[in-house]
Formats: sequence, C-alpha cells, structure tokens
Amino acid sequence: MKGKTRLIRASSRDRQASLIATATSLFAARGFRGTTTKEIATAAGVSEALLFKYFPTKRALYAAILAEKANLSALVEAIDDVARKRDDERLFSLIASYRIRPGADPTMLRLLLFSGLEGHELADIFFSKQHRVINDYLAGYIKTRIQEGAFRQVDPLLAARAFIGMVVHHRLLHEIYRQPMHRSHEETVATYVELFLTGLVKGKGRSRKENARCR
Amino acid sequence: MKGKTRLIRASSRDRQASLIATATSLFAARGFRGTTTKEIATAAGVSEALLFKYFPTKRALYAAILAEKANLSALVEAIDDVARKRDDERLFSLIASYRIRPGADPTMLRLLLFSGLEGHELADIFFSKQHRVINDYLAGYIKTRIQEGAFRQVDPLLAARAFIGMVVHHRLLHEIYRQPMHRSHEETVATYVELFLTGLVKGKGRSRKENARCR
DNA sequence: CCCTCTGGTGAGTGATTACTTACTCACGGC
DNA sequence: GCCGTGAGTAAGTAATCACTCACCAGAGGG
Repeated sequence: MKGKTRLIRASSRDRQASLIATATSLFAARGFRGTTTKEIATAAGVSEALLFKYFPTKRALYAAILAEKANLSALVEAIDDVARKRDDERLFSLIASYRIRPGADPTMLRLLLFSGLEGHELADIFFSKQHRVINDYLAGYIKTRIQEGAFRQVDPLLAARAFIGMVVHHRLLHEIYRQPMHRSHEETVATYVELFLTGLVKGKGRSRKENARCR
Repeated sequence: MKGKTRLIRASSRDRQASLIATATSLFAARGFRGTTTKEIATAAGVSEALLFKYFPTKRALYAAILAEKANLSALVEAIDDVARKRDDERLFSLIASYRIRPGADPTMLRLLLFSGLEGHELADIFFSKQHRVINDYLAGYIKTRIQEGAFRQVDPLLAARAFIGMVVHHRLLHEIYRQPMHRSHEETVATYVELFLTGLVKGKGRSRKENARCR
C-alpha cells in the first residue's frame, strides 16, 4: 500500500494467456498485417518488449493463436447424440444454430477468413480444425443415411458442403457485411434446414408436419 | 532510334487504366494493407511518383477499383432470358456455373472478402453491386414462382441466400483454402441445383427426369 | 545483507512505408 | 527557335514497423 500503484506481477502462464486473448481479438478485427505489436501490448497493459519475451516474433504469436483456438469438440459431442437417434431435422438444426445463434461472436470466422486470404502457413491446419472436422462428420452422417435409404443418392461431401455453405454464407453476410437479419434466428435456421431437407420445388411432398398427400 | 530504349509515353487514360489493372490483382492477392505503392508502381512499370500523380492517395486508388469493378450485367441479361421461360433448373445452373466455371478468376471474390474484412468505407457499395444485385434478382424470381404455385411457401430472400451460399462457399473452399474439387464442374453444379430444388430427403418424389409416382 | 532469478521496462535500431519536392525530357503550336 | 504543357523520375522525408538491449525491482533463500 506504500506505492502509488499496486504493481501486480502476473505469472508467466497468465501473462501469456492474456496476450493471446488480446491478440486474438485484434487479429480478428484487423488481420495480421493490420495489427501492430505495440497495439497488442498496449491493449494487454504491458510494454512491447515484454511481448517479445513471451513470443519471439509476431508470427509466432499468430501461430500460437491459430494452433490453440481450434476446438469444436463440444459441438461434435452434442451432435453425436442426436445422430444416433437419426433425428435429421434436429441434427441439421443444431449445426445451423451453433453458427447462427444470436450471440455467436465473429472472431473465429474473421480469423479463419483473414488467415486464408493472407495465406498464412498455418491456415490449413486452422481450417482443418475449424471447418473440415464438422464438414467430414456431416458427410459421414449423410452417407450413412443414404445407405439406410433415408436420403437420396448424392455425393455426401458435396451435400455436406452445400448445407454448411448456406450457414457460413449467412454468417458472412451478417457478420462481415452487416446485412440485417430480417427474420428471427429460429425462423432462419428452420427455413434453411427445411429447404435443405425437402427442397424448393412444390408438389413432391411437404414438410413432415403438414399433410402428406402423396403417401 | 538514337537512344538506347524507346521511351513510350502513354496517354493519361491508358496509364490510369494500366495502374488500376495492376493494382487490382495485387490488392486481390495481398489485400490493401499487404500491398505497397512501390510494388504497384514497379509492377506497372512506372515510378512510384507517377502513381501519385494519378491517384492522390493509396486509398483513392483502391476506391477507384472498388467503384469501377462491379458490373454483373452480363450475367443478369443471360439469366433474364431463361427466367422468362420459367426453366428453373437451367436458371439455377446458370448462376452456379457462372461462379464455379473452370476458369473463373478469384480476383473479385478475394477483393470482396478483403474489402469487407478490412472494413473499407466503399465495401458496402462494392458488395451491393457484386453480390446483392444477383441475390435480389434471384429472390424476385423465387417470389414469382411461389405466387405461381411452382415453389413452396418460403421466404424468398432466405431461399436466394441459401442457394448463393452453397455456390459462394464452394468457391471459398476451392479458391481460398485450395480444397480440391473431387467432382467435375458440371457434376458439382448439377448436384447443388438438384439438392436445392428437390431436397435431400427421399421418398417425396424424384427429379423431373425419373418417375413421378406422386402425380 | 547480499545474491539470484523472474517479471518488467525505456529507449533505442535499421528497415519500410505513404507521400513530396524539385527536377528532366519530349513534343506540338506559334 | 522557343515556350508551354504534360509524362515521367530520382531522391528525398517523417512516421511507423518489428524487434533488441541494457537495465530495474522485488521476492525468497542462504
């Protein structure tokens, strides 16, 4: 209490984590080239020199972020459950909701896009962990459902891409280009899922809930 | 013929156009922040000082590009024709082919993404001209077809987004993240169009070409 | 009381950046 | 023949960048 400011010396691990957290949001907002090491250090409340004590180069800090922020295991686990029950509508809704949910922060999407566009060497790994995991999982499920006779005969990988594409594109418009969502989150998800499962053309059967006069 | 090199003095208009062309591909490849004025000038074969004779700032050059490169009228005209004939499959195939065609260059997509991510002030206008035009056109067509009873009752804007989303996402994977196309260009387009029009779930009618036992 | 180890910094360094200034050169009209 | 005009440039400049170095402060152990 004798000094004017209470100097708090953080542990090595804490400081490193705080630098990564700060840098993540800055890199996501402005990209690798658009973010300076000074900005990161200042935002984290330390000197620039200290940043270089923990990460030898700016690229190393960026690489640490891409390597770390990549776990989608929570989503995959949640999906695994409904997949076993063969609840198609719920499974697709879950995937879409996870991305389009109201408070979903755009950090990871922006980081993914920036790393791809800027051609970072670790972009491939980041891409694999962020996107491919779920794409491949979905393709696997679709393949199974085709074999079971529940889905039409299509290329499972392309079908999975198509659905993920709807969702990712929606986020892109909303989070990058600030396009307003003119429908509620639930309506949007339901529309995409229904479109994907039952198609756009009429007269070939309706949604499960309505009359199915073709039976 | 007396000098060692024949100095060719281009006209103001030609030089400006050549600078814009050169800068476009560099900005698309590396982004606004990742491209230096010196690189642009050198690539265009002139001095850096001359660049600033034609464009007062680097941003002004970038703005000139975004303002200029935005015409999709050729596609809209081609679509207009099949739209009048109500040939759904062909219309959707046309839109998809235009983007997924073999030699399509990724310049505009990359420019669009970079400008959105980097938050350039003209990104909105560029986005409107590059993307919204076709999205709104497609939404209008879908709305008409719903009124005619040919398509199911869905939000036309969301449906249009969904289809464009499939296509844009496919390009993203292919052109930004270097994912290989494991199917031919035609097969891919056909799959997306069929998926979108008739859906994934089986037993509710088939593609037009096969039996339509629900009639 | 001193010694060492660790978290932390102020003040640089050379390279690169967007942009400027003061200039040259070629040519067409008078 | 000379003069104005427009294309073109070499050589800056101030700011900013990633990164470095020499140094400091305080805790803990002997």
